[in-house]
Amino acid sequence: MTKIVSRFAPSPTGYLHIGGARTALFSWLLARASGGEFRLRIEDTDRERSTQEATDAIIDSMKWLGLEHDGEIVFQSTRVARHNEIIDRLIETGHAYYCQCSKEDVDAMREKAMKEGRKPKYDGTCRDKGLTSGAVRLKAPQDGATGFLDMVKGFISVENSEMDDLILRRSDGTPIYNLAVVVDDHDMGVTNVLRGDDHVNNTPRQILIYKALGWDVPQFGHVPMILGPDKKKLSKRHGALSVMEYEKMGYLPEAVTNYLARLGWSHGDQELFSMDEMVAFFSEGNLGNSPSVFDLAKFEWVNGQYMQKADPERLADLLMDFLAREVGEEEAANVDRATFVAVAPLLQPRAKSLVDMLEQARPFIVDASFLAYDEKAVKKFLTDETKPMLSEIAERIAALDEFTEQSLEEVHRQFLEDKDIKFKVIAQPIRVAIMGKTQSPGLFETMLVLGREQTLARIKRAVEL
RNA sequence: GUCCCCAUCGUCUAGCCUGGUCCAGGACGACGGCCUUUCACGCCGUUAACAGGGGUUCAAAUCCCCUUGGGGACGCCA
Repeated sequence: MTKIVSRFAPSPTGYLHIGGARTALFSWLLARASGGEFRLRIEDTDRERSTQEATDAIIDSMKWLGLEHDGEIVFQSTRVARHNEIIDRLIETGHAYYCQCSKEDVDAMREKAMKEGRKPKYDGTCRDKGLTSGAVRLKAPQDGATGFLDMVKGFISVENSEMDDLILRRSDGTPIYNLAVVVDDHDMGVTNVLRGDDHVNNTPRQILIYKALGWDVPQFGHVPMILGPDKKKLSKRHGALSVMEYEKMGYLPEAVTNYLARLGWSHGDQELFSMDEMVAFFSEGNLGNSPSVFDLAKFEWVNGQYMQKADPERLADLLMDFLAREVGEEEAANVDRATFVAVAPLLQPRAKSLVDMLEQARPFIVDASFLAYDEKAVKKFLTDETKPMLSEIAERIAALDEFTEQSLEEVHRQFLEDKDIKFKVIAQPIRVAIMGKTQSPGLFETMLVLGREQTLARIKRAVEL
């Protein structure tokens, strides 16, 4: 397989959103699958809208997702001289010309064309005027067609007459996106350009520039959009869009990449893929060509799967981070990380996210005196009838030689036998006593993590409620 | 308006290129059940789709055309 050089080229006008992340992922996969290179270019030529924060956010997001890039990051704004050099060459070779039509002139042309039922476009007024200053336009061919074999959509062709003599350089001397992209991709040695669907129309125009320059045209591919549940383009009103928001909500990066990959890509019936598997199985031929709806329910399922598989040590670290974010570093330092390591396995099948896991871990990390009791649960299960039983169980636990899952099981078994009752009768009361609520992991494993002292203290407090 | 793209269960998709093995498979969800000390997990089952219409063919989800529906693009933004 020939080595592919692909790239991701976001403009730093906002955070990296889920759609961009998926495009980046596919592009990354494309390169990695071929043993090639994945480059990152920040298209910051729009000084008004580009910000450093956005640039940082994009880089952080890529890092979090594990989409590491090769080589230095290219900042498009640093390449203006090179872009202009190419534009000058285009003028010298007769592939471009100066234009002094005003905004109003062009608007009028568009309106006229629209009225006549044609595609709005520049009419070529200045084409042969031989002007020596002004904005620069590409002298695009008038007839024939420009086609390309899209990596995901197949052959796409556009009539040249449909295309504008697009602006290459503004009258203020700054180069335009379509020109900059071509020059940068060429200079960076990019062989495959995989980008969002919204660029399909730019592609034939860019090919025209490649041809005017006599450069090899890379392979293009356009990945379909991600839609919201209402089938409209995903936007803020659909909820979280930014990759880092998902991080904040406690989702695992590998779950994000896995879900995103499956949105528009498939490998038979397989649903769960490690990054390595994705790299091994990826082929642009398996990319879907129709837009897909972001389904939070399925995403949560995927995350749940990864939560179950995750290493408790790692989860403990993450839980410490999340806790610190919530209550501050000093406060969080009071919590023993080892507790998280111990609780994680109990919570792994139950937690949909890290935030969820931290929430469920709460009763484990507070002291008995601070345990929150659910009122309804207390009322229902901590009754005059059950309290004496709880006290007795506590006594028996206190008398235990060793505090193990086996001994706990035995002590309860014995208790049930002595009282001739079913476990059901005391299970929920015990649960409420030690956890403060009606749902929790198994009782004995819970007690074990709590430790004898906490278990007894909690039962004592519950009985006195 | 013009151009480009898209169209399989509610959702993500397999199958489509190389027609028959598809009265269409998997997954999420939903529903029902099992397991069970609660909640989850897990397991089992049910529900549910080839947008419509014409062709081509012995045979079409698969090939062709039209219609409809959806999306995107038409900037001296990127």
